[in-house]
Amino acid sequence: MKSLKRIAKHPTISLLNPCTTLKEVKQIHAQLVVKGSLKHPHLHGQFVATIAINNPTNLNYANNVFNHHHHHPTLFTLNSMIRAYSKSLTPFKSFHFYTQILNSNTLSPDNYTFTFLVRTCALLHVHMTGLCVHGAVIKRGFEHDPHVQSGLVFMYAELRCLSSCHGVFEGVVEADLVTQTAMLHACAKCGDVEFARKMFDEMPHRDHVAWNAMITGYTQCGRWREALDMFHLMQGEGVKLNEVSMVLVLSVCTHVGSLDNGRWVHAYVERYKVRMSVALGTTLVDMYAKCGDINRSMDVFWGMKERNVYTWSSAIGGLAMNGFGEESLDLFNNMKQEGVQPNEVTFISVLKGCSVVGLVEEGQKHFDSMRTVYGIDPKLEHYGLMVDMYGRAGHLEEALNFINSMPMKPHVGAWSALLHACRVHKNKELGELALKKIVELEDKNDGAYVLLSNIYADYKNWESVSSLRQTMKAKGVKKLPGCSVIEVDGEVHEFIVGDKSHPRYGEIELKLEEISRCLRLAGYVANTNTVLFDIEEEEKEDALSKHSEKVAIVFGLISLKGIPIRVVMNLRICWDCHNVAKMISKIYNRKIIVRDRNRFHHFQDGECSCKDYW
DNA sequence: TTAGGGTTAG
Repeated sequence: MKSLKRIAKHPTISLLNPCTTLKEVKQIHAQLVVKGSLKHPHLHGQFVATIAINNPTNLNYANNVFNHHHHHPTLFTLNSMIRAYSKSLTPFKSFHFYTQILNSNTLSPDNYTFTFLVRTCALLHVHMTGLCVHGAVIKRGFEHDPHVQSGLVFMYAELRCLSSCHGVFEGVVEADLVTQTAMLHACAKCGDVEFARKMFDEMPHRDHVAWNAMITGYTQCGRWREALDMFHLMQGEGVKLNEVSMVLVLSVCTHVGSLDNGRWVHAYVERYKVRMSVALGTTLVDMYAKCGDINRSMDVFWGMKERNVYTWSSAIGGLAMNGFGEESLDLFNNMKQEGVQPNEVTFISVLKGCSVVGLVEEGQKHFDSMRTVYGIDPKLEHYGLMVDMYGRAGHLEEALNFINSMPMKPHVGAWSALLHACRVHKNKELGELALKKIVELEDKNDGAYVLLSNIYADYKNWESVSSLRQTMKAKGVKKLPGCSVIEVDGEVHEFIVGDKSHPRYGEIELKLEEISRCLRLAGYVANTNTVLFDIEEEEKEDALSKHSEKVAIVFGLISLKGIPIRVVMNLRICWDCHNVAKMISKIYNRKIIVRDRNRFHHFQDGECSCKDYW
């Protein structure tokens, strides 16, 4: 009869946790050696597995401990090493331990071995090897194990082989909940979220993991509304909400800019003591930063017990996005001091930080360090940010030279950054060149035409504006309609340019008229140049006053009392709306925070945090 | 003592 007594973790080994430093690991190791505990295969395995799984940076040390044993490693130890490496930066090393199992006279791989090994294949995107491992699974009779099945489905989903996922799934007469969940997740990941939902609806039993997988499906294709609806349904059905559910719903709040809902989730996490994992903390940092509450974001950041590269990158990027360039670079220094290795995403945040405050030399230094210090090859995004940085600082020739020296073909992003700089620094010739390049790459890029037309309008070159408009018409280029979102009492209100269907539109119009009178008295003249492109002459000023961001701000003005007006929009804020927002912030003494496609604008006392460069 | 769902950019 099996012993009912569960074997507890060795008290010394249980001192290890994800925050344990290498120095502390070594101290614990010394104690275990002195006590002779590591001579026991069971405890040796427990120690190796705990170090390896807890913290990937200690994986080498775990490997050293693994190699120093007085006996043959157990299957548990080998499986744990496969598991740890499958999640590491060098997943292929998992196979080293798999080979040891195969070469052993006494061991053979089990269901755990394959569950971890197929994940390695998934992360490595190795199709042939994956097929071989699948073969071994069948040969050894583990194809009916729900966890192995779910791993296989995960692997084929990563390899974007939905038909193979179906193959695994259909081979199962009565699929386990675990496999069903993997399958619906795979469908969503491969772009068939409808089928995933159908599977979800047909599942006889659904646990919290299945619900989370379905919500993930919606978030991955940007169907935020449905993701949020799913979350509410989940809550209504009394399904357990864990930290993964919280991460998911927070990421929805982040994307739609819903600070109220995000705050509600944070309060829920604290009230119900939901486990504060690194991912959950990071999502909170990101949510507050992207919803414009950078102080709260940094409070959460500094309050976290453990931070990983995601956490640091989010905070650095959050500061940069909110216009705090110097602070973001200070934080990057802290990150390095703490020994956290930056990755390519971190450098996107760092370069943004340099760009928003015009620190060109520092930006160049960081860009160069990517390759020389960290061995990271800059990607297109990094080159685009460098062009943006030179452009903002007014170094247009340098920006152009930088584009021309790129080791890969410059992308639309690089040329668009240059075009934007041309608009700000009023360089017509270079702007024309940038548009030409953009159109060569993407002939229906509406943003580029609009920017160039604005440059012509600045020069009052109406002939060119009109000719550009003809070209656009002929090519069928359509302007993406502006859309702004504002949250009032937890409810999200959406305004699309030209749409008057909001129930309080009448009040908004009245307020707009009042504001126009105030602004005229304050000496404000609408900058109608920018809209020449969109509409007929006589409608100019009217249309300008109906831009979605302005309507949303005015709605905020009439419906929110004493709190900042926060607006999230899908395009870059237009020059006129930017000016009006500055004036409203002064005349009505209101703080206005606008998140546009690129960055935040904090308006206060007639000034904007972007210092009129965006 | 090991297993399915989650976080940064674009």
